[in-house]
Amino acid sequence: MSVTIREVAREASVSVATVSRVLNGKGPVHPETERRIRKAAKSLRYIPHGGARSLITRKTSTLGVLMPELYGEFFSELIRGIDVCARRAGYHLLVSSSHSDRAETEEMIRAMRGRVDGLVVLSPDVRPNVLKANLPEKFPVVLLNSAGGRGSFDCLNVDNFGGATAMVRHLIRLGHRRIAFIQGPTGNRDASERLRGYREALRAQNGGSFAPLELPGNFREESGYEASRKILELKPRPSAIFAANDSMAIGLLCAFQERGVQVPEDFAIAGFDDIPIARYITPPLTSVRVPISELGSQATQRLVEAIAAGPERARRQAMLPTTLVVRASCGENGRARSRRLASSGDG
Amino acid sequence: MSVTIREVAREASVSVATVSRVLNGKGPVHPETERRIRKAAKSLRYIPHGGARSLITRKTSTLGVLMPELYGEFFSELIRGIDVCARRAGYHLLVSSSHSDRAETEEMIRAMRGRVDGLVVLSPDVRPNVLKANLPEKFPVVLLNSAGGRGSFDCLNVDNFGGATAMVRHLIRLGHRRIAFIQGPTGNRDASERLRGYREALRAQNGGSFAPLELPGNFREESGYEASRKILELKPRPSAIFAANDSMAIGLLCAFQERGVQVPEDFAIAGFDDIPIARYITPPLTSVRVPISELGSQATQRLVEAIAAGPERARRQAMLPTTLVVRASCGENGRARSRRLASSGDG
DNA sequence: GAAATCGCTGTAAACGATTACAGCTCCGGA
DNA sequence: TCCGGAGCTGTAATCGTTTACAGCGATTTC
Repeated sequence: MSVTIREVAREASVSVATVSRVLNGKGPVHPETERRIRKAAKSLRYIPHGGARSLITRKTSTLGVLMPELYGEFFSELIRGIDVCARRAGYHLLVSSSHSDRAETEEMIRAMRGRVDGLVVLSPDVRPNVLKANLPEKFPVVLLNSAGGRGSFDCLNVDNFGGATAMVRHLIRLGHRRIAFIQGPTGNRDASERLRGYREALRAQNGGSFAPLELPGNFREESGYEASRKILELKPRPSAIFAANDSMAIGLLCAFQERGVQVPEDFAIAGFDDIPIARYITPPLTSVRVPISELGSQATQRLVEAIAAGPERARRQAMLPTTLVVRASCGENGRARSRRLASSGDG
Repeated sequence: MSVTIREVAREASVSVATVSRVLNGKGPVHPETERRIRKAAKSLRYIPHGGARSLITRKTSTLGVLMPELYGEFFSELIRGIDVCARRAGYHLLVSSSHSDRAETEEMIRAMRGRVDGLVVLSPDVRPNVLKANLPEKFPVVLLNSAGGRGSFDCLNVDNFGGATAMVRHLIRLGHRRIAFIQGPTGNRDASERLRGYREALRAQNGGSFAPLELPGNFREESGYEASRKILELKPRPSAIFAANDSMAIGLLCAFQERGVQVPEDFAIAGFDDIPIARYITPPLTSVRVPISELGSQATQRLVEAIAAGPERARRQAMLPTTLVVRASCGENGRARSRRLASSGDG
């Protein structure tokens, strides 16, 4: 169907080796020969076959990205960070959002063999041993926010625990005593770390004097929206609600607005992630800033290094700090500080 | 480095052909032999090399996606639509956000040769002939919102013009007479079609009685934010502002809120795209709904069909309708209608 | 003047799979 | 006994590249 190096060689009356040499700029070639070859390549509209090339060079110039899904700003930001860094290093991106059942996920991972030079895996629920079982030995992988895998894989984590405790302490400082928490999906490590931070901070403050108020959620807007009903039924009511991520906080905010509940007057609301819209909604959302796109770039950076270093490289773990971002949704001095646009913009 | 089919064959004391037959379920193989081979494959943790396989089968099971960038909800939604459909059809996604200069874009397109079976291109600014020059003859491509390419490529467009005129007419119906427009980036076809719709609708109404009020923009939030200054300086002031996309409308809204300008009391604001957050901001944004994720899936669907149909397929053009979504940001009866959550959820 | 070097080019072996073809064994039917 | 076919398996070509190696004039070096 499409033109190969052989046809270019024939057209220019040389061997394929010489064509390859010219097109890759390797080895000495007579200028006149080179001219003939370039002309032939151009007139035939020759395009090298990447698959064939990578078979022999053992380089695909492609990085695999494995994610649970592609919905929402978090993933879009993350992918962007990965993309920027990958491109800078000369890599393409093979993206795969992983799937409901484990078999499908395994299939995805296996399908990457021979197509990518390394893998970035955001797998709060994909177990590292599933990875290990379905990848060639010593394959370069960087794990994002994953529970285990120490030793076998490079890991990059976000300080979810620290961020959550900081937020709860902030709310306590503002005078809140009954603080509810909307949880993330069970089994998700980010979610469980944030929950742990919430509990820990409450316990430290109260000496366990009253039970934490925990509501179920799944990181989607809808679940925040739905939580509103339960919250309004609670007796006594909490004065602050801390959602395990921004999407749920936004859903909750939306529900409150529809019912005429005032924020921050009736309830203080806080989220987690500081996704870009967080500062655009009304009231702007107090949140914990996670350097999402930086998380992506750093992981990619690490992966690129790991590929370059070869199989005997050392595995590394790192943790990215989170920062409290105070805006108007929790009242107090939030309003003043929220008066900036895109100030903490992300690289 | 990693185990090949040859090693499995040796381990099971058979030829590579038989191993291949077993693993692909083709041809008759003795049950006992099959058992031995499966055992060997498992114990060696054999994973087929996708690149090698696709070289001989001439199928990569991968679709290429070319985009101008990855920032913002529009692209995230679009990719999601593409991903859902691609996965259903058994394809992976090779994503490439295209680049500043044309040379880089060309390089990207060429690099896809031999790695993908087809291409989805969102290229309001990549010229179709650039594509033609850098792709094998008759390569399956679906163009999204692209100007030319009729005949050579399948095209899928969104009714930008119709959406923009509908919005302007809506504003006029609400009583607005001075309607400003924040433009998108020059050279972008979506942007220019929306501008054309704005002008056309104004002209139809006024018989050209006064000049349109057009402000520069680039589809980013910042440019909407910056437009606020110029708008407040206009004399006489417009009563409504129509931004060429939602991001800019949100930036503008944010700027107004900081300055204490009331929406919709002081200005009516409208956007375009109806990205998911549009309904969560305050006031909820009146917009033109573009079925973004559906745009992605339909393009992918078409691409998959085109690949199956082979090189002699017919090229097709299609246009997706847009719909006016009335919310509170333009006042009037918007408030009532905006009282729903995620009602027009996408796929 | 022979040997070594240099510049250029071609031959052929990889890379890791799939698959057409042929060969072998075994069985049943003529 | 011979033949045909079925069932199973192996040999080798193939996909489109890269690259080690060798070959071959022409030039330089001793």
